[in-house]
Amino acid sequence: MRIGALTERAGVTPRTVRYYESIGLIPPGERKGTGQRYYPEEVVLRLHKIDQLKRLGLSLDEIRGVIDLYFVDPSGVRAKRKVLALLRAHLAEVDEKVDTLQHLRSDLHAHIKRFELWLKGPGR
Amino acid sequence: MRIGALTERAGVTPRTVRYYESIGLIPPGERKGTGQRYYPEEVVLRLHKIDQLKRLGLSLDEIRGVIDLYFVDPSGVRAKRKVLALLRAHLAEVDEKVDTLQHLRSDLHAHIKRFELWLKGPGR
DNA sequence: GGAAAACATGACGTAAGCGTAACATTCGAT
DNA sequence: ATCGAATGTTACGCTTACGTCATGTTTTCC
Repeated sequence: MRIGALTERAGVTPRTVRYYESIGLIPPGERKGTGQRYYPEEVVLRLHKIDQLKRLGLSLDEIRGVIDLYFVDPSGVRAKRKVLALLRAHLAEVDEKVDTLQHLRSDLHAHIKRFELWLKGPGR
Repeated sequence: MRIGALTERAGVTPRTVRYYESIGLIPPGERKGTGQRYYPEEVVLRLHKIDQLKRLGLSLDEIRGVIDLYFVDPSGVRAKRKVLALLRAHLAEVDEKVDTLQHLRSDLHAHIKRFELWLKGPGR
């Protein structure tokens, strides 16, 4: 798969793909002597995952720190333990974010009720 | 309260406060003839709310679109209805974000379990 | 084999969100 | 009154995450 097909399937531009490659966020496309990049299927998934994490507010830098957790199969117990630790840390962050959002949510809810009451019974 | 006290209580720098003022995110500090800005208490709360929304991934531009919902008491039924509509839209966005995060969360959980199993019983 | 796509490599541009001088005023304490 | 700390105003710098030429090669299709 060349860059065009990849970008179409992943919903990004070629510029983005080359940029991601330049900062080590995706593996470099294999050059078949002619200069053009050829990609395997899994890069599509990787780009989708990157997009998902981006929408959650992670910077590309932060994403680079965790993206491999989703695709790498580390051999060796040491590596596995390390990845596991990272995954757990990541989970903790996500939990915290959910928490903040829940607070904001109930906050919003309170405001909404206040307005609704105000509209129904304008007294006070 | 002058800018120093404000920034200390809100956990931001003077630069940030002046910048926020310049883009209309906070009300301009009242100048008492001498050029210096004086702020009322509520600006602290406003800055905290801005910070909260920022951490949820909103841009300052988006924040400007919703921040007043938290502090303005619109008079007039039209205004109330409008604010209410905006609040509900905002709530929908928040709900969607929570949803995405929950998905990522269970995703992470699955990965973690995979690794745990792998460590316990390395067979396969 | 020849033209139109598709791809490559620079290089510059941009918007957001401040940091960081540099220099002039103003405030608060002595 | 004075001196250091706080504040004021430009104004340039920096990072992130790409967009957008410009210009040159490679593929592909008739």
